[in-house]
Amino acid sequence: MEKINDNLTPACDCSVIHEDVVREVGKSMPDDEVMFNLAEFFKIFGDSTRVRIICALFRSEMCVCDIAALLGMTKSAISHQLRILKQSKLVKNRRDGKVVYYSLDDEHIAKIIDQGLAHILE
Amino acid sequence: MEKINDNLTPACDCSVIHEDVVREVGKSMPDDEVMFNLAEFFKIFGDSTRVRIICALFRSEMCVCDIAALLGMTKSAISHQLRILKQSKLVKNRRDGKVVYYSLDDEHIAKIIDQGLAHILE
DNA sequence: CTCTCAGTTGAATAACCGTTCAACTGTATT
DNA sequence: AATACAGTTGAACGGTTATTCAACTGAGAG
Repeated sequence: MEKINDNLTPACDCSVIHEDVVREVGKSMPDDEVMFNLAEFFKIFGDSTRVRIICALFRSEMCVCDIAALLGMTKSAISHQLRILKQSKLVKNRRDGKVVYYSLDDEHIAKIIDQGLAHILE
Repeated sequence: MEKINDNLTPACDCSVIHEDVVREVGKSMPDDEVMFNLAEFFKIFGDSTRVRIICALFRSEMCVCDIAALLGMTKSAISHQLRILKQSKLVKNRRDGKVVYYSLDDEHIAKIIDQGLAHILE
């Protein structure tokens, strides 16, 4: 009987109290990679500048200058955030001469924002 | 005529290109405080440990030890995150002897998580 | 009372991240 | 060709934050 640490998970500093619960919940948990990607996705909405950009684009397509003026921030700061939003496939852009117009590119955004608002507005 | 900077917003480094768009979008934008609170709310979901805890509690009420074992982390790390989740009114707890059981305390969570999953799973 | 164990807490460390700044690209105008 | 302007980019700075560590609380068991 060499079963040491039978009840412990590697980096965990305690024994399992409800072994059956942990086993069942563990079975139905999504893969760690999915959980990681999910957190990365929500992280996008976890910045007020990005949320405000999304809310603005929710009403109308906009260029970088207009967004910067609307939010009272520099073009650079807005451009950096738009890059993140574009990499996450939440936003798309088109060029017209010198001006680059950004618009939303995902149909889940509205529902997610609405659910978030529903929570903070009690 | 002292109207300098008429077309510029305080901390913005460019002039407004589409004045009408900026004005209209500006009218319909939620207050900055609401946007800030919204970002703070989504920040909660922007950490894989917290998302995994939420997903676990989605299946069953659980104590700190079990969550720590399930996720392969220390009780301390889990306890810190549970405190954040509780302060955000996403989680509640009850005590039974030495054991503290945590469970979900918000009906919007499921919908938000589902929308997030719908996005990352294409 | 004492010991054990579940859980909490605060300080400290390290990693992460948003903004700023300066330099740059590209397009239109003259 | 030269200028002006919209937008991008990379490095650097400062603030935020998740985990670790150690000390602590509190409840049950012997």
